Amino acid sequence: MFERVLIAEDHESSNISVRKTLEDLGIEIAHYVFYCDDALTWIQKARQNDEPYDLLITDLSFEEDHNKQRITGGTELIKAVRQAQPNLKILVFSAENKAAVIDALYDELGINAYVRKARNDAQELKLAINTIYKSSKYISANLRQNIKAKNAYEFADVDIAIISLLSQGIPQKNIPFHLQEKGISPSGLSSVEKRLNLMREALEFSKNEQLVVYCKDFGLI
Amino acid sequence: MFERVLIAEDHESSNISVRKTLEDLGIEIAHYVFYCDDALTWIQKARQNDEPYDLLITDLSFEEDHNKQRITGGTELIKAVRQAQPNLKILVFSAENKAAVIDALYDELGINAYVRKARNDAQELKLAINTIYKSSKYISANLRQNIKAKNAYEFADVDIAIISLLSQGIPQKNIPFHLQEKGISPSGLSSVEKRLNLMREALEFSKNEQLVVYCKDFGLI
DNA sequence: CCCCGGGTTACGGTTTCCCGTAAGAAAGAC
DNA sequence: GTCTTTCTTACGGGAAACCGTAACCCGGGG
Repeated sequence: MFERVLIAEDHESSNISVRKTLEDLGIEIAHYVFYCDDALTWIQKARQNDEPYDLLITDLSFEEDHNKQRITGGTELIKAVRQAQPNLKILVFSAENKAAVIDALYDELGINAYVRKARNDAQELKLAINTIYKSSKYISANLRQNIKAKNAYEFADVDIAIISLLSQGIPQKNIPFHLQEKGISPSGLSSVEKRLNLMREALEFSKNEQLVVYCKDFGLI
Repeated sequence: MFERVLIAEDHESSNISVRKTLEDLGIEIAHYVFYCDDALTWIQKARQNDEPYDLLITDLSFEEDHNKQRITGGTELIKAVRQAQPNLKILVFSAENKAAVIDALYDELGINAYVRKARNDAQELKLAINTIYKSSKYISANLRQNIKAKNAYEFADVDIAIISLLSQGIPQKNIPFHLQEKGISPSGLSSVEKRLNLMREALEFSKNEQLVVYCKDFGLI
């Protein structure tokens, strides 16, 4: 079993229960921090002392407070950790439920497990830890169904950009200009209209307002 | 101190840490349930046995699963409990951070305390429990600032209705019809335009898409 | 009774958006 | 090279939304 585990979690209550779960698993050395910067510091220090951690359990969203941080969120922390200690296994424990976000964690950051804070999360946490101790990856059964649900429409970068601009109050007719600034193509007004039309049709919407709330719900903007 | 406490919380991990917190406070009888229906049942049964609970700690959002419930969320649970046992003190422990929602809990449902799942939530939970044991109400210091922030614009019922209809894809010109159906006034097309204009101006927006995401963010729709 | 003021509604002109068609540009096949 | 095919852009008519103005309705006060 894992011998040295680090927990990065700002919610005191979650932090407590994760520690308790690790206790149940018989993991003796479980350090915990409430800030991302501390997490990275501890990992680096542990490596220097030849006692590196072999598992990081981290949340995604960390709340700002008076204690200003260089690393502001779990995603950034994971990127930094991957640099500092590439072999460290990473388990993300978060309430995030947006397929787009979780997919990106697996695909782009190569996390080993994602456990969502939900009904049986403590049990699932144990299962996930056991699983990634032996193999390299754990994918929650609960998640898969949700991932399928997103297949209503595959948003392209330009789609997200357009909707994002709309939600910021940019008039449709000015969007081509902003797209060019960002180097996104296509950028013609007709193309913008066409993409919007396409999205509305695919999702059976009639108004852009619906698109905006939809993307908001799925964390795409 | 409270003697008989019931915890309604579907997240296993949160449930664990709340139990641990109560333990720390020396509360011996702390039952816990994962479903709202169970919570109500236990409360009623305890009353019948002349051993009523004196504190309920509940979450707001309960996730659906195979186990279909009559009561689907914390808000509904609180309403039901207020019927069953009016003198029961209620502490809400949730991640919800929208001023509109939390205000409604205090004002309309008369909860005794709201503790947000956040950085020092376990400590705050202890403080809140101690406070409402002596007096009747605990209001988090962290929350007050947030409540002020909402004063950008006071949304009327008709405003919410209009934005809600927009977000459902109803064309603006058809909104008068839907408003009449719901018995909301004013319902004229000009009034709809005027209210939208007013809201946009107050919030310094230029497009309805912005209004929609704004209301989404604050839980108004 | 009339008058007044707030709120609501009706009506035009202008702008923006929507959508179909067609012209133009880029990438690949032969 | 030319010819497709596909993607992108331009254009124009029609619908919707925007916005200012003016008419309307409806209580309260004189």
